[in-house]
Amino acid sequence: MNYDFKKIEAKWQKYWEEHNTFEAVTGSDKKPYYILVEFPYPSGSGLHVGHVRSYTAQDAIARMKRMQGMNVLYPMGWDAFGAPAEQYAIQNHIHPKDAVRENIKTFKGQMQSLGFSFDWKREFATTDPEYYKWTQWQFLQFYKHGMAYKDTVPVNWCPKCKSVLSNEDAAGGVCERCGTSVVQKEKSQWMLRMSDYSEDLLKGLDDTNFAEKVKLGQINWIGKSIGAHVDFQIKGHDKTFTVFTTRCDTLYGATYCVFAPEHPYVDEITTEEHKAEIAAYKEACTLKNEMERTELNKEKTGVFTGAYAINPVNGEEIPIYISDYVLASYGTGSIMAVPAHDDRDYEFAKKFHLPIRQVIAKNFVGEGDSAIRKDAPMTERKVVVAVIKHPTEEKYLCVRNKKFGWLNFVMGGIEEGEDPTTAAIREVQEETGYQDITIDHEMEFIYYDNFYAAHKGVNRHIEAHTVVGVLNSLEAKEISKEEQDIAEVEWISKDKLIESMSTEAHKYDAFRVVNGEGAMTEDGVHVHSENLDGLDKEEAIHTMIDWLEEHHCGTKKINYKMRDWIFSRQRFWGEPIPMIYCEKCGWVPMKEEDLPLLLPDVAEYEPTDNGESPLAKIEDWVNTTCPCCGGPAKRETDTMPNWAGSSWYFLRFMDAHNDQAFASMEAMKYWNRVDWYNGGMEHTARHLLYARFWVQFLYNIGLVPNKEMIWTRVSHGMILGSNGEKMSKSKGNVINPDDIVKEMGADALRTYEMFIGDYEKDASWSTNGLKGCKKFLDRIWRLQDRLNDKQGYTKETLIHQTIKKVTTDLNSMKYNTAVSALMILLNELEKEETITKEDLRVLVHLLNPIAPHITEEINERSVLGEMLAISPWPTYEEEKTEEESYEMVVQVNGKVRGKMEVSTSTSEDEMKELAKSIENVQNYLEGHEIVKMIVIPKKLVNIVIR
RNA sequence: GCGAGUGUGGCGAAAUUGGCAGACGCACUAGACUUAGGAUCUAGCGGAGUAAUCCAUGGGGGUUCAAGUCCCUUCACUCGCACCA
Repeated sequence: MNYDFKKIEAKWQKYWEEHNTFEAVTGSDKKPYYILVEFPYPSGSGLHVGHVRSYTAQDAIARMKRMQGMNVLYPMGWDAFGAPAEQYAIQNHIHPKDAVRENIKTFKGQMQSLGFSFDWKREFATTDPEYYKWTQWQFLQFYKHGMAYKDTVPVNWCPKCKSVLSNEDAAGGVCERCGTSVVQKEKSQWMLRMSDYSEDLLKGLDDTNFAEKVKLGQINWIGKSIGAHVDFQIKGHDKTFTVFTTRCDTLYGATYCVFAPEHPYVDEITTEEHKAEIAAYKEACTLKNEMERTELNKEKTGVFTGAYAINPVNGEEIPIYISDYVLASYGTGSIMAVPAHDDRDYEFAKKFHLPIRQVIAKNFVGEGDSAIRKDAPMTERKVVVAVIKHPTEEKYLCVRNKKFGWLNFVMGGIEEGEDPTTAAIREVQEETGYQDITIDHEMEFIYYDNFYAAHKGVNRHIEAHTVVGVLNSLEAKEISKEEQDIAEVEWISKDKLIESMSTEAHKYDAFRVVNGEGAMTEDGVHVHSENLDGLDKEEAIHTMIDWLEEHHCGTKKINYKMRDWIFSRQRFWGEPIPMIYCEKCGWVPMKEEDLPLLLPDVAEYEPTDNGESPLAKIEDWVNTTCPCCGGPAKRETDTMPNWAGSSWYFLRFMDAHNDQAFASMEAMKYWNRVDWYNGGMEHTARHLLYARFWVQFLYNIGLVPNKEMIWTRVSHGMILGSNGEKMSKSKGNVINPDDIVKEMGADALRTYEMFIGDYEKDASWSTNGLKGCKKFLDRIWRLQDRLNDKQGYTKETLIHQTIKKVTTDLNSMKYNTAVSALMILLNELEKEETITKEDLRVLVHLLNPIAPHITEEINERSVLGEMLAISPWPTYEEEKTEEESYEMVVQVNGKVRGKMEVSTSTSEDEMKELAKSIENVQNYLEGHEIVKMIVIPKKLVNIVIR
């Protein structure tokens, strides 16, 4: 018996449409449940198989929840503003409006052919005047509450798209759309005060159920850091400048300061003889775009201003440089540099030969064998560690203690009045006999605190100074008998050095020798820092902040990476910003009753060369009257970014056709919030953050019921081409869902995409895998030939298990195992000569959320029962999922040695006896003593023998 | 560099959260039925071995009666962020 899936699918799609089967009724007594997928750009290339994956996944949930008696809102609409739509229109020489209309038609047809249970009555596009009227209205609310303002800011400018780009769109210094290098340009822009919401957006995450990685993305984007502002006097000026630092505890180690080249004080403080050089450097920086600035991060550049800052804690005069490694846009645009404990500062200091001052010392504490002993006295000691390189090979001089076997660098006490270098040379000569040593430099010193020195029988507190040098000649003098008895020389090669060292402190020295010395960025004990000495990082930060506040030269400060939202686009295809400029009154908002401000119909919608929106060319649109004084005025010609319309569309779906408000409070209170929102990982940072900001603002002015309107957010993995690469026309690996629907049917495609693998991970397309799923559906169809007239379930236990498995799997997005559970049920039913209608009914019912057409058809054709879409979801009884017997595994010392079918009711003692009775098990037990037996009920017995 | 994640047969993947590794599917092999089909059914399918068994979840070490799962260490890949002081 064959079937025509095309006819079946068309039949049910028509039925659903005509009967409004999936209409969500606001105010119904049923429990509301709001499932949302990101509405797509109706791009020219049509629906992608990736869309099918997430829409099917959410559709399955929606269909199941409806059958579970919930009032499900599963809407769809169109995010139709924005550059891609405009670009498509320019290329194809049609008006964006027409292009959008065409594309929406295609998309909608494709979606309907896949049988998604959207409530099409709530459909809208962001480009509908009835919708963007409210986007504009909400912008006016931002303006009226002081949240929108105009500012001249350096912006990212794409010379090719002739448009300003947000920081996000210009990520990495290239235009996200066309890949052209972005340049900096000053421009007057509308801004939204998003930075005011930094803390609220961070805290709000606690009231959501977003996936952990989604929350992390948001947290990173907001970029909170707790630190301090520190004020520095400038020598010879009455001005002070402020730096932001998270490590004010290292202030004693500040040896210079750096300003961003754009810092406003630069010209003023630069001394005469440095003016030319500074000007040249600043010029070079404006020419560099951000890409080049970040790419050049291998080599630090900068110029001395000639000016000096005065360190507030010790009055020291330290030079002020400018460098582009300091960003004007973060913090205060100026920093204090602590090269000893910051990698970037270290690099800069090395290059410009600036002093590096250690203020934190690494602190090792004895543990285990080297932990301090109560019965031994505590001694203080200052020692030198000599790291001496072999004259010709990549090896280092070490000594092995004969009594204890320790291997370490040469080490010894520093005598009264001796410096580390002299002490090091003396120690090497005494211990090894080598004479001709050159010490190159001294490394940072470290503490080796509270440890037991076994060779001397005392506890020690050591301050260890490490010097690095080279042995010039292997000639050696005879060393004393005592020294000979203590230790012998070993040369250890560089690659074995770290692992060879016996003590932690020497390992640390070895690590720094092998991997290169740099800034010490780890925590330790403060040194050379007066009142901070001996404190750890946290204590020192608190102490320093108190000190700064007491002396009025600094304060605690929290900084965020997130900046205000640049809201203007010099584009045609966006919501016009409803603001009017009047010479007399300045910027004036349009009257709300005059909204929407429609986009005019024009012949040319390509951007102008000077960066103005194409709207600027339409004089009778631009010229208007001032709503305030009635005089002549001009409209704003910039439009909104496409993030605007998508920042609140999920609210509109709750009340899609309201012409009195963007959505009524009543409707929003009924639906409450989006219960389950699915989208791409690429939108988890920006779109989600914008949408949350938008909602929080509306909440604060009393227009939405909750501060967070989205509860769960999940993201799907991509569908890749069969070669494992991203689908693209140029790679020729694109799969068009239309072709699949035609060849195999929507149900097969849906089932395959659910079965393809972990929903949150990327998956490669496989046509063979798809065929397998088609075969699965065909086999279910053929089950209709085996129906008998009996009642009840043929495989009762398995059916109850399957109901349980499919229900829980769908709820936790484990679609692949839900499908596999149904395959197992099918395999078992096929083994029966005949099956009951109830058997088949439960199988098609459970599969219905994933493959809705064929299951509905089978149900109707074989008269199994009421239409699935309106029937209650199958339920299971927990006790009926339990097997009566199971295969008990018997292990001996953890290895399987036997198996036995036993009843579920078998007691633990019985299990033990049965286990021992197995012949093969007895072979293993013979001649051994049973130490213990571990019994895991309903699973296994493990016999531990000796 | 920092952060997150992944690593299991020829392939996509499962594994009740510490209890028989590889469910389910694909591909493959053999057979059946057939008059050719991209159909269906049966059996097999991680590696070695005639077998009993042994070896296998990127590598190394550890905890445990028992480790894909927990701990330490190391490698590889992917994705975010990237001079954020």
